[in-house]
Amino acid sequence: MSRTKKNQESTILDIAAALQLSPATISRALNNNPNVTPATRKKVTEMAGQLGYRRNNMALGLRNNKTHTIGLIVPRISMFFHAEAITMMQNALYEKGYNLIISQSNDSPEMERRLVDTMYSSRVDALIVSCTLDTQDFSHFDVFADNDIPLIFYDRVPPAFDGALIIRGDDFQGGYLAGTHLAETGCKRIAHISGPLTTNLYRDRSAGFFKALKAAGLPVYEHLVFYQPLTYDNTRTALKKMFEHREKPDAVFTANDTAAIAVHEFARENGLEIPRQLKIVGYSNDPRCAIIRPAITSVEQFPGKMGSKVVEALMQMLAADRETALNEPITIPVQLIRRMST
Amino acid sequence: MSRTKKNQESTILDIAAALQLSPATISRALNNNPNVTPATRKKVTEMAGQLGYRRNNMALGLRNNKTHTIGLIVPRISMFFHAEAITMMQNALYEKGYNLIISQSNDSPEMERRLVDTMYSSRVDALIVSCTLDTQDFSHFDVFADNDIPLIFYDRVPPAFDGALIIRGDDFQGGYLAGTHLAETGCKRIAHISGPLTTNLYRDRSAGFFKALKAAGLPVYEHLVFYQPLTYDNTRTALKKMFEHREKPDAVFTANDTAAIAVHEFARENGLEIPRQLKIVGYSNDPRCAIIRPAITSVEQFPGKMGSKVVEALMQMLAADRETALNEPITIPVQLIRRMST
DNA sequence: GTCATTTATGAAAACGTTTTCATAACTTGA
DNA sequence: TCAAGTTATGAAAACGTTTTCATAAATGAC
Repeated sequence: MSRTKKNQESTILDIAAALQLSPATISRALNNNPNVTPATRKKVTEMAGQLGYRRNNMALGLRNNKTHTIGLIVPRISMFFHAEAITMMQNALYEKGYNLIISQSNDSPEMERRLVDTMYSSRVDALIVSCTLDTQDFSHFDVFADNDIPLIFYDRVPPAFDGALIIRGDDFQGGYLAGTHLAETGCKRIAHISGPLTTNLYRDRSAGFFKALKAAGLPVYEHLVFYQPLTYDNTRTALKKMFEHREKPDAVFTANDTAAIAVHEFARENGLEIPRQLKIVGYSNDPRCAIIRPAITSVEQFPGKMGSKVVEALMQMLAADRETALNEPITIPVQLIRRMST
Repeated sequence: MSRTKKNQESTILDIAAALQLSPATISRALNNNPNVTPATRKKVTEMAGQLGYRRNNMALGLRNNKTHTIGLIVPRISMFFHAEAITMMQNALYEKGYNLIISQSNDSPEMERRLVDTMYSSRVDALIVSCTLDTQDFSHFDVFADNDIPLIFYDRVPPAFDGALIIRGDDFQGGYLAGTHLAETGCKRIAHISGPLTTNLYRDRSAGFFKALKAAGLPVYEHLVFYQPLTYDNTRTALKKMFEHREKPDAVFTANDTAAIAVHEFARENGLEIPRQLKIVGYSNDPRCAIIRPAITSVEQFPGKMGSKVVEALMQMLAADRETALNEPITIPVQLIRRMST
């Protein structure tokens, strides 16, 4: 591990001094500016290499008012959906020469607010956001719209936001597919465990589901519908209540996969045979659904596709002059993945 | 969504002009410098709010040669271990006033090299890295050590690196625990599916495992040991080979959980009863291990703990003057989580 | 060989902060 | 009231680039 200690990070001025040239020429040479002699360019790049020169992005950003950095705020990167989407975005952005600053709100609106401020101070060239489940007030994002900095919401989005682009999965359709599928397999009393209706996701999934039930001529049983944070424990409690009731469900549609897995375990523990006695449909197509036995039917959201769509739209926004674009919301189709649980 | 368009991002000079004060005073007021009159401070903060002022971090970074940004390079954020560790780091760093730039090498050494360069250009205050499986040459990290920028490797680390801190799980002990445990449950022919030996992780896990076998007086069967990328498909192929052999294994220790799950599925498909006919131990304690039935025994690495340790060490490095510190490697203990598969 | 044109280079300003040094304005103690 | 300290403010330089404008050098046309 032999290394030569260089105590100074070298700058464009060092190269200029070493070569008896002006910093302007060095800058031009390094940026492939056409009117600089090939000979000089060669000398410059060689000296740059020799001095271990690397451009200082801070100075560049200050000068050009561009950071080539995109901010991203998600509730949690460990969620399968987000991990996939982020990976796709990051790779695509990197190829375009952009860095991504990822941060997590941990589903806390307060944290989200702070992060938005930090992102603005860092002068990101654009901001991509998937909101907190509880974000009701979206005014902290105004600073981006006000300053014409591209802003994209995806997945968990505000109902509408002037000056931002909205990209989301077709949650209504997802709920509808789930409901229709369960109805077609002959279920009569279909329970529904949804998340809090403060977010678009669950509102739409539920709406689609109910529409499917109605279309199939099935009733909605009040005691079989829950709106609550979709944790493992919450789901267990809900199930316990349901099964204490006289009219027990013969199927459950949960608005995420963690809940679906909770249902699965509950069924196993209580000797309910899946799918004969209880059918299950989850949402998101988390890999865990495919591993558990019997495997769980779920709604695929194509996170990677959503990620590429976000980047694609973003590139357009960055290229376009302010007046164009900021188009209509974009919706990504979903697909029901049938497995053994139904 | 009513907003007032401000076409100019306001600076400290705007505040100064509006208040008939010098930029120096504004800066002081905003930074809680003690010698500025409370009255002035009040006026300044009020005006700042009114003008929607937010400090420009680029300018700050250029001036102070500090970005308050930490770089992170991991193979893949979707891996459970990394997602957990990152979350912990990010939260801890944020509280200390640092931003985190996360990026993924996708296990490509070439990409890793490019990312290191980008991170350097972005003048991160420190770099945290978990290497590629195939990173053999670590010279691209020299630029950090050369310029005395704190550098921390964790999990997948170089054998040694002058000028960097190394934090890793106790992989040797993990392998040892797995081997001992299987020996104690009475297994005689224990197979081992490991990853490529290019990385410390698998070298150490395997070494620990073999040591345990030796201690228990068990032989190592050549035909039951595999070193290969630990994908689902590779594992299936390896198993097929093993079970075509006359002396079939009665247990498998895989060096990650994806492989363990592949073994699990193979067993089920081939009518091998777990744990009676085949016992399984995985590595990482991925949540999937707990969901599958029978649940898989695995080695817990405490990713969160490793994350906090990284940040803790980093803070020390950032505070210390160059001469102190850059201490000995740190090892995080592991723990065998026993489940139904053994 | 001269003049006009192109081409390569340099000087200097700008981006938005912070900080050193200097100075003006206040206190305080006799 | 005055000298001696404090305290609050300002002026200017610095961080490392890029870019406009100017100019020197080189080329080409006659």
